[in-house]
Amino acid sequence: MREVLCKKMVEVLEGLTCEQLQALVEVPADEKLGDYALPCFTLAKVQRKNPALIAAELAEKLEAAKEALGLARVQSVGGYCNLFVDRKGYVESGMNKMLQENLGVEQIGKGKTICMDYSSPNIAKNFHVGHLRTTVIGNSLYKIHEKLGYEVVRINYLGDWGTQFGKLITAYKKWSSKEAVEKGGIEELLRIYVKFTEEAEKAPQLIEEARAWFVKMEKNDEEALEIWNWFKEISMVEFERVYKMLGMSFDCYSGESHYRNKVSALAKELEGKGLLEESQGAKVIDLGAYDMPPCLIMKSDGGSIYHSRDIAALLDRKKKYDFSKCLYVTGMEQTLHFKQVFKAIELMGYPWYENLVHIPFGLVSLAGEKLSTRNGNIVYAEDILKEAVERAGALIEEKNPTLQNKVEVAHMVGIGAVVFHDLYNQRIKNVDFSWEDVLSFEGTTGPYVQYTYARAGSVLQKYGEVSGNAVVDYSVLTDDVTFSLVKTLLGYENAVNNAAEKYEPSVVARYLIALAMAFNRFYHECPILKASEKERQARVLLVKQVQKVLADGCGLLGLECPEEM
RNA sequence: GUUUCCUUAGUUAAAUGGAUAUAACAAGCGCCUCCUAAGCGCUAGUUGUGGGUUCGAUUCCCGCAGGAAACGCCA
Repeated sequence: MREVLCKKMVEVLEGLTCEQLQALVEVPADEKLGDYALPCFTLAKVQRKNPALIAAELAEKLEAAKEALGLARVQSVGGYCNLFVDRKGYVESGMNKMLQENLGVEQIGKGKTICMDYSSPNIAKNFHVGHLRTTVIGNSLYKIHEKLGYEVVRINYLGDWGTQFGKLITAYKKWSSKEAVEKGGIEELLRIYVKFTEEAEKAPQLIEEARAWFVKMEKNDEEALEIWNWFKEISMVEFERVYKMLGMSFDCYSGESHYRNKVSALAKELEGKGLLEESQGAKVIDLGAYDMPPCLIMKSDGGSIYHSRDIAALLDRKKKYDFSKCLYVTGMEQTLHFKQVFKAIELMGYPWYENLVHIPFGLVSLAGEKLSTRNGNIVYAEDILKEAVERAGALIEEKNPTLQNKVEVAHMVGIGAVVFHDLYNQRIKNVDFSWEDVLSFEGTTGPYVQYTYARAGSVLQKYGEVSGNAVVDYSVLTDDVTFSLVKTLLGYENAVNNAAEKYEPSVVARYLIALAMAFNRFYHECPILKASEKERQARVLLVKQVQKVLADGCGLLGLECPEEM
């Protein structure tokens, strides 16, 4: 809408290019001021004229051509030239856009492939609140890009390789048994891992033992791999349970272990390119010239390490998918790691290093303390999800006991609350986990949006049949409250684009809250029950579109909307 | 020690360099003979600190303070 307006305005305002106008035109913070505004301060500087004077001149020209521009009124106020659109025309073209395929969202990603690396939990460890963040954020970014037409490959790059498994095998041999692991599952693995860490502080030779086991793994030692594989299976069962609850899946589970054999070839390539150096017995890429510590490629015992496995994985992904971008959704604490990895790709001479993006998010803490299995300062994802579903169920019993599919709805609402809560704020912010916040179902929450959807559905169910091929009279939708809802509705495409550009699902979450709020205001002030036939038709059409966008937007975050709740 | 990130109502957070800084929760008041009160309306309350750039700074730059994190054989 804005673009069209700018194009038309160029014809009226000589001396200004379309690009200039595009950059200049903004939406005022307060909608009472106008639908669009043209601040004249930068023009004032160039033209050396009073901005108020320029605004007045522009207003005069635009006012004279207002019909052609689709404007109702132009007003100059203190250096701003404020534009009020002709509401009927605006609503009509806006609603037509919303009725198009894909809710008017242009498929700007058609023909492009994006690889996304997210969730990627470490096996033999519990799936906790921290993992929930990468999983939920990653899933949402996948949906958002898919909406824009991109082909997205969802990669769960499991943390299933490394010295930690040497530690685990050592600990298993010393302090556990087949029976104990079979019985205790991941809890037992966690117990012995913690014990290892504690014991190793007293007896450092344990670390050597662990490294030796890892070297065996890398040399395909049968016993080592068998134990490792067993541990991996135990972990996967747990992870799948969480993914199922969240309704999420991946296109491939290619973990670190996948690239264990590729590191020697990588080392050779680096050697050939003159990038590899020997340092303290290990092989590294010196990044001193870029103010970074060296990037470790091969440990002194010849073993691979996460840097080298990440680089190998990246080379493989490029070959396999020819991605236009590869995104990594991980904690902020890994920023340096990815800077090093991307720099290595650049130094190897691959121009696509520019298409590698690390998408960091803030750390989760509990009661202000770092999460720690050792100190019991931890919350598991599964427990949160279960608790939320239970809570939602209790609320249904209280508020709508006759609801048909209580179990499904409780699931949607409970999970929705948790997922939405994780996506509502900018991902970079640190989060101190709070049961109270996560389990809130009022205010700016997932259930609020879901409730609004259900409410809209309820209206449609009762008054939704619109007679025949009646022509809708859009002049009915021009009062302040309704018009404000229409404007918000039309912001959907912009929200999706913004979210993708910034890799920020919170943009969509906040958009949905704004839309739900605008709808609820409309719901109270513009009843369909008491409306005339003409009003009813137009309002029903609007409610339908709002409902579609609410559900679509929720889908982009990973929320499902119940028809009734 | 070096580097990175964060700091906005009581709390949690918004704000492509623009107009009177915006919501939610918590607090107080009001609204179910009226399409779902998981809702709506009203009241009160905010940019850590010192400079700089700018017509204009919550936003950009430089100090300072407070919080968090990373800094080679863990991932």
